[in-house]
Amino acid sequence: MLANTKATAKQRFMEFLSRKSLRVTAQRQAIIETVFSTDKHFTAEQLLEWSRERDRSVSRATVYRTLPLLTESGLVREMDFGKDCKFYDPNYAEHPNHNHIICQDCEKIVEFESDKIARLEDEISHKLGFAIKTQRLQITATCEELKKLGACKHKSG
Amino acid sequence: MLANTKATAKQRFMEFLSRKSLRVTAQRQAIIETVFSTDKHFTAEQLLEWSRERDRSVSRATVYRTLPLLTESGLVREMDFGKDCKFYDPNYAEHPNHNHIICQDCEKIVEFESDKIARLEDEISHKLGFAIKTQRLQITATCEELKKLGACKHKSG
DNA sequence: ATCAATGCAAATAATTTGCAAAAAG
DNA sequence: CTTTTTGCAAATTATTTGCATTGAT
Repeated sequence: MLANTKATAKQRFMEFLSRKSLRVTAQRQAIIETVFSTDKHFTAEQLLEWSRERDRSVSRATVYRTLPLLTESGLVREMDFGKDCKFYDPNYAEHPNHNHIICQDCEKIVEFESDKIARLEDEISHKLGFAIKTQRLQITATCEELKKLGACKHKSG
Repeated sequence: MLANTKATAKQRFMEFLSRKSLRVTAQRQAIIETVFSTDKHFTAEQLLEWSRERDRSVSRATVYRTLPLLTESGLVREMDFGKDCKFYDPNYAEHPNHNHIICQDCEKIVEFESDKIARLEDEISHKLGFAIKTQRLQITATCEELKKLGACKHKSG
């Protein structure tokens, strides 16, 4: 079997830190491990809570100071789902070009990738004189259950 | 010449208010006229300032209470450009399906429409069991100037 | 008349920041 | 040793809300 040459998200973030001469503290490690051991979207507050389960010494300030590093690295992306606070998506390390479908009522979120859409985006952007750096497609929809039953069985609350 | 049967954005919003038995106050009129006489994206604070130029009695609270009505009507959409506060886009009355390209450095914003992308979105959503309600595509890019010169001549500041 | 809408000022809530102490390289 | 990072608590900032009053229908 060939050696796995693909760096993990955690390793890639460590390299990012090192490239910027930033230090690997215990608190940062707890945060990083939390972020890259889930594929769920999370808020700053959730990240604080989960990180504290690994290391009680993680403070809210450190979480808020680390989040911009994570987004700057490109491995995590800030998401606006129209809620009161921002969510963060850790799946950009694995799937740098994925899109989101958000169910209006049950708030289920499905991620998908589409080369066809990506190609059209490139083509159109180029025609308009731009070179794409990142892209974000969010679709708000209703799911089958909702359409058929008038209410979505996954509805929370 | 045939009569113009297409309702203006302002008229459509008035109908929205009426449908919900909401009242047409002087302050709301100032806000509505402000919103639908520009195609620029604006913040709540800018909307307050501009509306006050039409009617000094418009208060911040009323602006914040009116914005959700505007977005609920579908004629205006809340936009997250990664800034400290939200922007609002009044062009959804005219172009209900448009997308955005944001230049990373000069912050120029270009709007465009694409039936091809819209069709793909529908198709993919349907396959995944969803029916699209709204869609939002934001592309972050660099513009020609930036690519060629290393800095964008439209750069603000 | 009735009930929605207003301004104001106080409240809320997410995020940021100054600072002295602690820790990484 | 030097410089970054930390936690804490205070500060900031966008947005929301309670309330008495005003105004639209």
